[in-house]
Amino acid sequence: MSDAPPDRRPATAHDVAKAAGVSQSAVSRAFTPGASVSPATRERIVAAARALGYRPNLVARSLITGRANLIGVTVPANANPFYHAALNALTAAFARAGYGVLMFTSDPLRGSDPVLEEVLRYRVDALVLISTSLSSHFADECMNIGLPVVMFNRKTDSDAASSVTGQNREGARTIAAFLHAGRHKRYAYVAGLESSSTSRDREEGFFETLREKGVKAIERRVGQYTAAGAEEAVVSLLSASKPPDAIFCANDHMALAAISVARVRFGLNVGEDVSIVGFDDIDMARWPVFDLTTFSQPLDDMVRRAVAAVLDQLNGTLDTALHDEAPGRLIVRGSARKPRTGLATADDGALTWPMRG
Amino acid sequence: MSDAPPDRRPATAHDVAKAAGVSQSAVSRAFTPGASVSPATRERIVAAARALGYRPNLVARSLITGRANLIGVTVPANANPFYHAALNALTAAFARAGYGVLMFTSDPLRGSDPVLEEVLRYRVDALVLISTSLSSHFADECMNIGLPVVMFNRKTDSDAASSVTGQNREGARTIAAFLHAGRHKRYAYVAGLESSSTSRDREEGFFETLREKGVKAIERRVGQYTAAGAEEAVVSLLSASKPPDAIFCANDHMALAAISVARVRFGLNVGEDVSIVGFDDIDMARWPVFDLTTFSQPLDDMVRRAVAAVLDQLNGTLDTALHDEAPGRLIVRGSARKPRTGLATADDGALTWPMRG
DNA sequence: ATGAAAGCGCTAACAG
DNA sequence: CTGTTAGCGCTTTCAT
Repeated sequence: MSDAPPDRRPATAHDVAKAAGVSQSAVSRAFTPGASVSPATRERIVAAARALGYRPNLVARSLITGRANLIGVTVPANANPFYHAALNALTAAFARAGYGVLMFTSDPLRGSDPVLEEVLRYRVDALVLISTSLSSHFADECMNIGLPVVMFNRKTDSDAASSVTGQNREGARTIAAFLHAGRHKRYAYVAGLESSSTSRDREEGFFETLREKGVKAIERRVGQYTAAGAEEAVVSLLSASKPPDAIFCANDHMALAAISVARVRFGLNVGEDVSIVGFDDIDMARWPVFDLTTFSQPLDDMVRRAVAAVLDQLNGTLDTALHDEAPGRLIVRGSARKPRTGLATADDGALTWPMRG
Repeated sequence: MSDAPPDRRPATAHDVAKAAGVSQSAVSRAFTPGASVSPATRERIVAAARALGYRPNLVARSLITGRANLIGVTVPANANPFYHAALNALTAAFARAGYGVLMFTSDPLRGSDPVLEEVLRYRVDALVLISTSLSSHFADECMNIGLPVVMFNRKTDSDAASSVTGQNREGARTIAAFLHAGRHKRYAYVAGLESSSTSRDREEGFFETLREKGVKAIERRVGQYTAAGAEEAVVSLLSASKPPDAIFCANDHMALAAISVARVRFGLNVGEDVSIVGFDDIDMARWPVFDLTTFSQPLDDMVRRAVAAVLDQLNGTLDTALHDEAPGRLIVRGSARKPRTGLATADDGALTWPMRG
């Protein structure tokens, strides 16, 4: 009376073997790239497989090979276009390399260990942590079980995990020099998370260079890498009796929120009354309403390096942890007052400010 | 001379059993929530497990149970904060329900079948497609193998897949009525993708209501759901000799890009010279620079419904596909001229415009 | 080039 | 409550 049973078990290699009149191992070979099967049998097998809707079961394969063909990727739960662009690009790149991405969200405040503990149960082949910190305890454990770990846009001191970052310190130094050359008087830094090596490195580079230039007092707020946090920080900064005229936000996402608040809530002309600079060069940075001056982190390049690091470790090509820094550059737009000299147009038409040029 | 071998195989239940002096199945029980083990033995087993760094192998479990504890989720490759917020929320919600999320990116232009074919190889328990279309062929195939499919923010005609969307048609009708009550003269719609049921439903609702109000000519452009596409569409629209004074963009992401261009490239005062309305109510919509009037899609509610739909289908509680519409409301902000009457403040303080109020 | 057989690490009846 | 026994669907020797 009813249609075909909707819950019939998927076809197995055994079913296909029977249908094609071959052994089950022949079926396995037919679906294994470099295996030795005669074209004739392979064809018969493929035909039978198609007829039965057969799809090799990756779970069974994983059990034998010990590799699930899965990369665990964690990404902070809060919204940040840079993280998501990275996640998308990593997922696409790993798919091309034949790996699936098992995604998890990490709570920036609770630490990533509990999440990672979950991820390991899936027998992932490697771990990529996007802007997520790693306890040295956990890093060591991963090293012990031979699990490659690559931190993306973050670092650890431990040599148990590799990392791919932008030029945090150098970029921040460039930004400081750029703002100083732009004749700014009062500086402020809006940090991300205190626990973030990236935020700390950018802070150090920024402060270092400004100090070298003779700037003594630099304001500082913590924006937690969130829009709300950045808004609050900027309100606090700009409400002061002597507000800063140059604000460096630890990333673009916060910088965009900062521009929004400075312009609308304080009626300031961003780029003249106050300069705001970010870090990342996300897509929205170039939107006309923002036109953000920022130090770029080349996403595709960083993803390429991260995927290569994972694959090399998987192949055993890379035995020691590497700390890779993808080169960026200062993209000069309208959100910060420009220096009178030193600006240059790059090959791709972008206006930059080469630090030593 | 060297440290512990870094590539020793992970401990198995068998190893733990030997160490604890019990059978291997006892170990299995000790790690299965409702199984019958005496507290004493369980304790011994857990101790041995900890000592050996044992972690139950989910792959082996999956092979037996036939359920990988994995939900396949695809998300469009292009940047859109709404998709990513959805992905994050879905991932967190499924993690709470004990499922991992296997993420894939779908190329909006190439169709999702090849990607889904990949996903199925992992023996996922269900599929969630975020803003991705589904061929009816594939939907049928999933139905045949008993795989629950839930489309998020999209629909199919086929009853083979469930869907969770916002009130696309009603929302768009409300927007049309709102703009008409705001005494606008010339209307335009910026569509997303032609292949998107969501964009089509919004378009239909918008056009329908405007026609009912006696509006004849309505401009139309296609923004492909991308910022660049929306910018181009708006430039084209506003460059006309008689440009529209009311633009409805199929989603917030395009609406924000539209505001950016209208304000900076055309020097228009958005909300006075030209009204721009979106759909979604993403976080950035409330940013002071945008202050976007938009029809909300309640993300948490939609995610709750989607997860429930998946879980119910997995339990067999839900046998027929459901098409769930999460109720939204028009959030009135400053990017569109307001009608003189009909505005109301909701319980949570948001300014809304109840269509029939 | 092909088949037979032995597991991968675990769960799920079954006995006891 | 606990141990024994079969497999889950596939890859991988090892023969042939």
